[in-house]
Amino acid sequence: MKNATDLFFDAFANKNRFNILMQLRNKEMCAGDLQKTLGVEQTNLSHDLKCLLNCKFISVRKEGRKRVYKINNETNELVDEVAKHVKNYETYLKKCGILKEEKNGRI
Amino acid sequence: MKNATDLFFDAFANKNRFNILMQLRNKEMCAGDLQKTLGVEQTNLSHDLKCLLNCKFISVRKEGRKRVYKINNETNELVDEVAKHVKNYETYLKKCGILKEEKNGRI
DNA sequence: TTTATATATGATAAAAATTTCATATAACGA
DNA sequence: TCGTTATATGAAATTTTTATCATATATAAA
Repeated sequence: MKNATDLFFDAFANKNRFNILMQLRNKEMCAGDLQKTLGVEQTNLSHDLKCLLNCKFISVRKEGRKRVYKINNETNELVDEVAKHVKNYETYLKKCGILKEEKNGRI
Repeated sequence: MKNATDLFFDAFANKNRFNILMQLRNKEMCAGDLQKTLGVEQTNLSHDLKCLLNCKFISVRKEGRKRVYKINNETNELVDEVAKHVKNYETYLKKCGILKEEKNGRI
């Protein structure tokens, strides 16, 4: 059985899911808007939103036939910390050479 | 070409590499001791240490025929933040259901 | 200067993650 | 209640990541 750290990174460090968390920083959005902004498949987005909901990184409320998603404060802060670290180490990350070169990419 | 966030998570969210960073929190260790403590293959450990070095998450100094590794302060702090978040969300992560069930696991 | 220990490298094999596909459900408006 | 929009589900296919293997280098001790 996986431990909590494994599960955490599976949820949080996933390209599409982290992109969602980045979008939701400091603002709420419905699934349709996330889809347009991120340019992802509807079905993938839905899978990913469910995962983030299950982990309680985000919450949701209904508004007509739309679902409006919101990131929680602690997760918002952690996303900020990570973004800061990425910025500080960007130069070295790009020169690493061991990390793979191709992938669809986060925003 | 991958962006910095992709590269960051490739380096940081990797099971073996994060285990190394956890071990190096607040203490220096040589490769051999990391190997014993983590119970990993020598060759995998070496690949992972090189990656962490390239990204400047850790540094190294020679001591006889050993290499002694040290985590940097910023990365140490980020590891702490993540560990805290994992602890806070552990219950939900384990009930997620979407995240995969089997893997070798972080420590 | 040979042997043993400590660590590194690169290619391929194995395992795991992500995407796609086919389809389902839920809410609203005509 | 029928069609349309918005979102969800599960399984299979594809892609990516991680582990293994064979071997190399570097330092020190005998």
